[in-house]
Amino acid sequence: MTFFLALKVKTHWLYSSLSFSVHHSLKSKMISMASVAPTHFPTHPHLQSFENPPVTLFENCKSMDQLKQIHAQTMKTGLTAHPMVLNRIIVFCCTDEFGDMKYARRVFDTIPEPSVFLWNTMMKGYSRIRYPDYGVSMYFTMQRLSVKPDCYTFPFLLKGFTREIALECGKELHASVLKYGFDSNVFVQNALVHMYSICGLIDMARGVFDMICEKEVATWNVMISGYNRVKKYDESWKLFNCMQKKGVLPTSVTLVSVLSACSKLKDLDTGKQVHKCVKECLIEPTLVLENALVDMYVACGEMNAALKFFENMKTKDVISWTTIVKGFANSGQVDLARNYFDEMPERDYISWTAIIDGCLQVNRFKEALEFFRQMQTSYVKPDEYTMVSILTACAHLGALELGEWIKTYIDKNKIKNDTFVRNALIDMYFKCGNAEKALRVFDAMLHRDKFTWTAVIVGLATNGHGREALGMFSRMVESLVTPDQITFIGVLCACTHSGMVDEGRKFFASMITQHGIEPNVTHYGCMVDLLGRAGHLIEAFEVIQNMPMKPNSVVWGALLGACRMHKDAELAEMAAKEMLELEQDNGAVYVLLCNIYATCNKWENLREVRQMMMNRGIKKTPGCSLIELNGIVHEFISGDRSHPQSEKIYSKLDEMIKDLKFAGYSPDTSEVFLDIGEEDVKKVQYAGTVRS
DNA sequence: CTAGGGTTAG
Repeated sequence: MTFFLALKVKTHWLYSSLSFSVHHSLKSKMISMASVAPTHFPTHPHLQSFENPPVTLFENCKSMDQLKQIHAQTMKTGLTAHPMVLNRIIVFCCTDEFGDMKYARRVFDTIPEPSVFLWNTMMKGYSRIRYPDYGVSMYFTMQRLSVKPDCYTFPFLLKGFTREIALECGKELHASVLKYGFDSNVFVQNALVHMYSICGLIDMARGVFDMICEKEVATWNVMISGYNRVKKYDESWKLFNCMQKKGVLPTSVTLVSVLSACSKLKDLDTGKQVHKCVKECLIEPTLVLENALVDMYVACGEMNAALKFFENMKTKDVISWTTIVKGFANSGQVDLARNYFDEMPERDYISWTAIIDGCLQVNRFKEALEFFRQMQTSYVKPDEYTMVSILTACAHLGALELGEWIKTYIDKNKIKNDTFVRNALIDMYFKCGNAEKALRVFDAMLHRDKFTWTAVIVGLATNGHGREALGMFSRMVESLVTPDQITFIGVLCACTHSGMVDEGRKFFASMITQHGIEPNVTHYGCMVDLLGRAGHLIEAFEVIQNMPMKPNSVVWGALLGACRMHKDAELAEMAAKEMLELEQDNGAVYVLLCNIYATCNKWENLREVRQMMMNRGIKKTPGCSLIELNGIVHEFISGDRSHPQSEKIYSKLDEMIKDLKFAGYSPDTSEVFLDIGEEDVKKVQYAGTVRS
C-alpha cells in the first residue's frame, strides 16, 4: 500500500503539467455514470454469473458509452478486481477508433503496478490520437519507476511522433533503445528509421538503416518513403534498385513510394517499369497503387496513358478523379478538367481546389470565384489551400471586398492561417492597391519567408513606394532571408518606379557579386526599363547588346517604350522591328510602333504599319478593366455593350467626361487606336462596357 | 491480449 501511494504521487507530479489530474474518487464517478446510463442496454447473462471475466462483452463493445456501462456493471458485481477487466477497458480506450484516452488514463492511474503491456497500450493510444508528448511523458515515468520497456514499447511510442517531438527527444530515445539492447530488433529499428526521417535527419535514418542486418520489406519501404519526404527522389530510386538487386520482392507500398518519386522526377521510364510489374501480376494492385500510377502518368504529361488506365480501373475514389482533374487543370485544359469534375461521384475540398487552380492557371479568375461559390453551396469546407487560391483570384481581379471577406472567413472558420495564406493576403492587398493593410498583415507575422519579403518588396514597388521597398530589402537581408531572382525583380522595379538609376545599377551588380544570383532576361529587361525611362537610351541599348542571352520581346518592348517617352523614332523603329521578329502576331507591338510614329508626327510610316497589320490580319486584343461592386467583379471591355445596365453606364460616363472637361482636363490622345480616326479616340478611351 | 510501410493540393 505504501508503494501504491508513492506511485500515485509521482505520477501526479509528473503529469500535472499536462493538465491531467489523478482521480481518487474514481469509483463513485463510475457508479454515477451507470445510474445515468440508458436502460435499453440489457444486463448481459455473463455478468450475472461472474465466474469468468466478460471477455465477449468487451469484444463486442462498440462505443465509449457501452464500455462505461460494462465498467459500471463490473464494479457492481465486484469483477473490477480482475486484472483482465481493467486491461480490457484500457485496451478499448487506447485502440478503438472512438476510444477515450482521458478515460484510459483515469483507469490506468488506479492500477498500482501496471504491466509493460499496459504501459505500451497507453503509448499506443497517445500515438493514435497524435499526442506524442503524452506518450513520451509516459515513457519517462515508466523509466522513473524502473519498469523496463520491451520490444513493443518503441514502435508504439515512436509511431505518433511529429517532427518537433522527434527533434526534441529522438536521440535520447535512440540511446534508450541501445541501452536496452533492442538494436537488433527489426521492428524497433524500423521505428527509429521512421522517426529520424520525419524530422528530416535523413542521414541518421540511413545510418540506422545500414546497421539493420536482416532488413524486411517494411525496412526498405520506410527508408524509401523517408527519402521521398525530404525530396531526395533520386535516392529513393537508387534504394529501390538496390533492394531489387538483393532480391527483396517489393510490395504495393514500395511501388507507391517509387511511383511518387517517379512523379516528382518526371521519370516516365521507371514509372512504366513499375506499371509493367503491376501488369505482370507480380504485385497486388491496390487502389492506392492504381492512383499512384495515374498520378505518375499525369505528372509525366502522359494524359492519354493516365486516362486509359483510369477508365479501366474497377473502383475509383475521389483521389483517382481528382488526379485526372488536376492533370487537365495543370496542362491548361480547364474545360476538359471541368468535364471530369462534373462527372465526379463525390468531390472533396481538394477536388474543388484543383478545379479552382485550373482556372487560375489560365487566368480565368472570375470562373475560379464562381467555382468557389458553388463549393460553398455544396457544403464542402475549404481549407487553407483553397483560401490561397481564392485570394490569388481576388488579387488578379482587384476584388478587395471579396478578399476582405475571405480574411474574415478564415478567422471565423478557424482555417489555418499559415505563412502561405498570409503571403497570399499580402499579395492580394497590394494588388488591390491597399498597401496599408498589406503591411499590417506583414507586421503581424512572426515567421516570414522569402515569399513574404518578396511579396512586400514587389508590392511596395508597384504601388509607387520605391524607397520603402528598398528599405524592406535591407531588412530582408538583415533577417538573413536569402533573396531570389524574383526578389530582385522587385528591387529593380522599385528603382525604376522612383527613378533611382544609380541604385538600380548598384543592385544589379550586387546580384552576382553579393548574392550569387545570375541575372536572367527579365532582370536585363528591368535594367533597360530603368535606364530607358531615365533617358539613358544609348546605355539601355548597350545593355541589350551586351547581355549574355538573346533579348526577348519584353526587353525590346522596354526600349521601345523608352524611345516613345523620349521621342527617339530611329531607335524605336529598330526596337520595334526586333520585336516583330520575335512576335509576328503580337498586336501590341504594332500599336506601340504606331504610337511612336504618331508621337513623332511620322504619319506616312504610321499608315504603312496599319497596312501591314491589315495584310497580316493582326488585331490587338482589347484592353480590359475590372471593378468590384458589392462583391461582384465587373469587366470593362472597349466596344462591348452587353451589360444590362449599359445605357445608364454610358450616360454617366458622358456626364463625367463633361465635368472633367469643364474642370480643364484634356485627355492624352497619344494612345491611338488603329481602326478609328483621331476624333474617336477620346470617346473610346472612356467607353468601357460592363459585363458582370 | 500488443508490431512496422503509402497516394491527391500551393
